[in-house]
Amino acid sequence: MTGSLEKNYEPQAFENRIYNHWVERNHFRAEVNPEKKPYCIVLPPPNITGELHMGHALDHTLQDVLIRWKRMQGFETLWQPGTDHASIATEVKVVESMREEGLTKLDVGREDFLKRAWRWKDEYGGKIVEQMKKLGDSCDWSRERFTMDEGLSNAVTEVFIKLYEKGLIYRGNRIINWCPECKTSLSDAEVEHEEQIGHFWHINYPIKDSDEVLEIATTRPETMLGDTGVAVHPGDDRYKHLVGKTAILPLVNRELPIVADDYVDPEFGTGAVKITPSHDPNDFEVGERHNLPQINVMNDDATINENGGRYVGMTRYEARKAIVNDLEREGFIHKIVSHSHNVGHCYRCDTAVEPLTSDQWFVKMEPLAKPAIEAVKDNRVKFVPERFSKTYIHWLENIRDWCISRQLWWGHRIPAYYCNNCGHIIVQREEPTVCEKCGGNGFKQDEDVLDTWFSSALWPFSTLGWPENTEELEYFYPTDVLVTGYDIIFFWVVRMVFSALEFMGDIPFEYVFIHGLVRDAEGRKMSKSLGNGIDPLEVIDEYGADALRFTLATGNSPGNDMRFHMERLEASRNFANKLWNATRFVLMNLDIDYIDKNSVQKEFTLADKWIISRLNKVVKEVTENMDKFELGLAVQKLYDFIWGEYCDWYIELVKPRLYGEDDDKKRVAQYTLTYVLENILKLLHPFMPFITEELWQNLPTVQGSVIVAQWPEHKEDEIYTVAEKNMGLIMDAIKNIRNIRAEMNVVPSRKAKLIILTTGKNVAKIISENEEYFRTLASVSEIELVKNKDKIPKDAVSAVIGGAELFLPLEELIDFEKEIERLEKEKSKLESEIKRVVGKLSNEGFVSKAPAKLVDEEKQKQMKYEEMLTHVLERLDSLKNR
RNA sequence: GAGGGUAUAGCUCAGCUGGCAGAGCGCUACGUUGACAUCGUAGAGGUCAUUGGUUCAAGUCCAAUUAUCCUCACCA
Repeated sequence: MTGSLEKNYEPQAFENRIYNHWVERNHFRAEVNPEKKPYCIVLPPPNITGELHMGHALDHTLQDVLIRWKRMQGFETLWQPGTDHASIATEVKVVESMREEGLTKLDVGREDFLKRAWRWKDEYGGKIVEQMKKLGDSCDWSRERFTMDEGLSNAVTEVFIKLYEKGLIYRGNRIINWCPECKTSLSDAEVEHEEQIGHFWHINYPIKDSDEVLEIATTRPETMLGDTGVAVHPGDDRYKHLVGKTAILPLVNRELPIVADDYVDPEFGTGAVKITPSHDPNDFEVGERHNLPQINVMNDDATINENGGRYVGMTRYEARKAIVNDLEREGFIHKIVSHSHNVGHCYRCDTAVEPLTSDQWFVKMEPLAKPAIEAVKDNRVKFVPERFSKTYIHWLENIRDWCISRQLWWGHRIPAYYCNNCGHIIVQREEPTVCEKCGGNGFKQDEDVLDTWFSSALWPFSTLGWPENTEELEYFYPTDVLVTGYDIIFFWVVRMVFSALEFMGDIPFEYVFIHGLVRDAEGRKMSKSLGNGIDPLEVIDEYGADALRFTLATGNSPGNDMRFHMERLEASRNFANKLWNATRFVLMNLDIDYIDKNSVQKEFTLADKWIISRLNKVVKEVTENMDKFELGLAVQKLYDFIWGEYCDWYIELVKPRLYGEDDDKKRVAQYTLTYVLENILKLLHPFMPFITEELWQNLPTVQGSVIVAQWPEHKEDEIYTVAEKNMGLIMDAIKNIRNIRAEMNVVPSRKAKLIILTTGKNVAKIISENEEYFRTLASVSEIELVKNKDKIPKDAVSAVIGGAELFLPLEELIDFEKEIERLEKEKSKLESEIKRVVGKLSNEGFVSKAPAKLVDEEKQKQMKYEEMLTHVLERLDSLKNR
């Protein structure tokens, strides 16, 4: 009837089996169930190009902990899974695979390219999902979605059209970030700024019809090919006389109007700025204010185009070199100084981004940002930790319009059609038949697709069926928590909030639970290029998913980065092994499968009451920690309780009863042992789902699966305050005995005798009633309680606890000097404690203002320490005068 | 330029609403006691970055300083 376990914890032996068990029994499945309260988390959809990395492992562990916990608490829990089409990343992969065949995108054309992309997705896109299962993710796989499936694509089109009709999406020629490698535009969020040391070239621009020159300073001389003006500050006396005049662009000989604009900082550089509206965001604005023409001098691969005269065809860096050379030769360079500045790079391929003007689609952000800011400011959406709300608000308050069109094929194609006849734009679901403006009937759809993040922004409601009014949407929305890293706040969290507010009229989630990055042991970011990544799947193979999850959940506080150490993984695995063996011990000593609580309750021993009471407190504390998203604290408490109290003490304490002849006593021990273990397995299950399930199913006293067991509740009637206190006293005494033995190098002998001199009746009673604990845990065979010092042999080592003095008489001569030394140490320790307590109590302020309970505790301590000191002093005296 | 994080044992980090500094690993000394050597017992090791302030009481709250790491930002 009782199962038997292997001696060692071997997760490989059961993790897959347990996962299948859950899936087969539909334990991850969420239904619309009005009888229950819903709890929903949407999984941040991993890219179909992705492989599970440590960042996912952390992110998913936190979500799975929350989901499993809430499931056990009786909520109808939905962890909504899915994947993201990852427009750029996937397109790059498909282009790469075509390159092996010697083909390019243009060779195969749009339609064939998309076929290939879907094929790629079918082949590789599910990989990460399989990896997630290894980690134990309890997602409802029957509801898995993909950002480009029919329903989600429909949602994207709906959103685009609605925003367009509302005037919140527009097409315009604006300056955007261009990646010359990916050959597409990027949003501001997709550009990463890196500090670079470059040069500041001071170039003399001659003034027309004058001998004067205007010295400008630039970090990017190649863009001068697109200069259409020069600007100075209106209040700058040095240049006032030049405003309105014309400068001549060196090498190109274009005439440039000199304008005055507040944007120019007279203190910086020379106070005169060349204006290149097509290749600099600021210049673009200056250009708009002064009606300067835009001259784009670059191709989509950042080589110089036909507007660049003799520099045509060069890369921007070649052009820079050539231009600087030419300027030097012709005497236009005044000086060159070194200068550090920020250069934007593509977040996908790290190529330096080129700002340039282009026709693109934009989302007008201001009207959308406002309610999103409000939602966080008035606490409808709450960040954990709270400080990230600042980051969020600050970003939204300074946001610029969002460039959403991408010059790619893999993604949601923009539902905009251009009339072949008049160029009129019609935005709608299907291709129009007749132009509403000119009556023409030929149309061409916009070639571009949408930013990947445009579809992920809808994830919390599109996955639940929106724009259809589904019962899932009705029941699970708004979702409860979003779990993600701080690096994704701008890309995703922000956009989900404003999209949800706009289209659902409600927040997408109540809490945003933010975690940090998983770094390597040296604190570096894990990255493919550094090759320092630790593969979670390899870790799972070797140590088990539970050990990995435990490691990630422990010692990690919200919002902070963590370093990944293999040593910690080992410690987690050892903990699993400990639990495994504790359960093995229980099973080995369990010869029945049901014990009626009522039949044993009256027979609880001190140890039973103590562990039950402790369990109860742990239940309360752990649940409170979970409620506050303090998962690391919760799991730490479980670790301490399981290892430090249940295993180290309780299991040792029950052994005599288990091995004894008295069946009634045995039953009580068995009951308590299993009762506490069952609760341990439940409490630990969200963190270590596999091992707890495996052990649970080996326990004959329980049915079903722990994944759906009821989360333990705190019970007031299972708090035994006196038992905790008395057990504490006994534990203290036992630790003291062990301590003096270790320090005096006394190996316990079988017939060791313990003499206890008690001063308080109560203490004597507690000790005599629980003598057996001393036998088992302090290795003494006989205990003698005395009230008179005379009975104490001279050759004994001693320890004092509150209310009693413990003596271990020794058969062989002890080292008196060593014992004196030890007691002296004890004495000074006690003296300093007494000094501290007395100091505190003689402080008028403390006694009058501190809580009475605290003052009382201090008084108790004083009495206890003083009594202990007296004993130590007496003992010292007798040793010295022996 | 703005905002933020971090600073606690040799190492990596916990420490919630102020009330005798904790864990893991490492280290030292013991230990073949019928769950576990992936273990047990005991121990050493901290001016909680610095300086002020609030308080009866500060690792914890406030201010400043130093170091370090992020994020954002148009200074050509």
